[in-house]
Amino acid sequence: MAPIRPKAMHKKLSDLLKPFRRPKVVTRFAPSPTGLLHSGNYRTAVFSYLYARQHGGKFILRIEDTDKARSKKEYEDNIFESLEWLGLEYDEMYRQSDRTDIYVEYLQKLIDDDKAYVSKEPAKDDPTRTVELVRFRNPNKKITFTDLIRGDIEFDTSDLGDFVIARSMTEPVFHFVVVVDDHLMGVTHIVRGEDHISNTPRHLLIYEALSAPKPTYAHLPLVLASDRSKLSKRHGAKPMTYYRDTGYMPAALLNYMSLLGWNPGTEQEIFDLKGLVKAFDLSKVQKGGAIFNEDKLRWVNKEHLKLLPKDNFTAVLKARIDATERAKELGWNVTPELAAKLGPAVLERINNYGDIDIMITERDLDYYFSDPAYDAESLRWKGESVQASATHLEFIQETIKSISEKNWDEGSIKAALWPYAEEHGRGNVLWPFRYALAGKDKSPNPFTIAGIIGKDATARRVHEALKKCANHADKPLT
RNA sequence: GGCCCUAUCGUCUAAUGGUUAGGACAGAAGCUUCUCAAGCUUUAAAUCGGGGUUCGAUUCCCCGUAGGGUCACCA
Repeated sequence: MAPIRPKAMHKKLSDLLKPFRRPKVVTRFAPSPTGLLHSGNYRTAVFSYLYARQHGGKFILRIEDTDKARSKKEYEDNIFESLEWLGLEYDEMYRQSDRTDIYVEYLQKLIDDDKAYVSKEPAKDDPTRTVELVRFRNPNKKITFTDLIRGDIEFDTSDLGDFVIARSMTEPVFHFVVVVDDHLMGVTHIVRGEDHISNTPRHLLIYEALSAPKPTYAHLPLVLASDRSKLSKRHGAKPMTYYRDTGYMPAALLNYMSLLGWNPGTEQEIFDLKGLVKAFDLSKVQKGGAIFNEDKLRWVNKEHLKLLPKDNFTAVLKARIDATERAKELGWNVTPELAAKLGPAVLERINNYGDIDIMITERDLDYYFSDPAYDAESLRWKGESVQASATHLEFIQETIKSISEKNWDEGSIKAALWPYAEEHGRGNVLWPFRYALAGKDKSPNPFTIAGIIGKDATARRVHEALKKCANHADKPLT
């Protein structure tokens, strides 16, 4: 027999002790996979997660699929996907449909103790059939609990009657399994939506019947639709993955959701995950419901976009453009160099990545890839003639020749042309220049575009504009 | 309807007995390179109503009102 070495023994001992050194805080997110979950659902996950992490605790994901008829695999997958995208990592995952044996055991225990009983009743959907429901023997008493957000709440449970805790011995309902699971999983803090407040007395009664220690509750205010009703699909609530697919950053969603019903007490509004874990405070959570405001989300996303390393944005920009139909059709070649130059001009015009697609459909990127088509009349600045524009374009044509390929950038183009524009009127000079390059009423300024498309393209487009002017007979000014 | 929760600008919110009721988003105006965007500056905008308590109430208490949640063999 090999001698037991002290070190190995020590290790063994710590393993044995592990179950007794439970983290002080254990929270969970317990969605049911009966539909695509929206920001209201995920905000409870965020708060739960934040609270666990800031206390060095454990965060559990539990899929509540006791309703076999409505639960679907695709919805479950969507929960995993959304949580992964948001970056909310869970320490343990359970699925209630895997735990039927446990529930049967506890159900039986309650029946043996006469805390629950089997009740033969006509089936609700089909009165000719008899079912054996399990009902909880309600002690009919007043019950009080302290909510971390709302303070003391009192209920008279006699209003509840002997409520059903299982449809049959193998089909427990939510009220029962949620308590058994939270108890068994060592959940210390139940962070959930306000819509569960009225369920809490039932749950507390079951805890008592099980002689299990009660958890601490924190009932979050609801996230509301714009008409102040509970957020729901009917009211335009979008699944989390919609925001991913629209091109929002997960950090921005996380940031915005955490600001719904909570604030740090300072004027800081932009946080990364780490900062949120540090600053979050459950006791500072608001009591009233909050409307989800996509405008503000867009702003938060923009702030996160601005914090992104430049190369990072450039890479996304290139990938995003490459993926569009228009880029493929027209054979746009987005080189890394071009993407880098394009980056700043695009960044200040978008709030999320999806806006890049919108720019493309609105033809706001075309002029970076090909010469524009437009009418000579468009080159005319307010109250001026096309011929006047031509005069300025001729000066521009000559001037840009003097800028070397090597020095070709926004700054030097502007430096070369600015004094002339000041002298002859900015609009007179800049409008035709910009129109020659972009062929659109709205675009970035001509120096920026010229810097991006390069000297050759700039010279060619100015030359084209001049040709249009030459073929154009000015109508008499009225 | 019973029970429960909530109530500050349009929206998210700060100030919990004494403030010109603050910030942010959205809005308006102005400035900044013509247009757009971005940025900067300025501006408009709120304590649901009525009673108390108090020298003094956004803040504490009561009553209304409004909104929301929940009353399942859904979760």
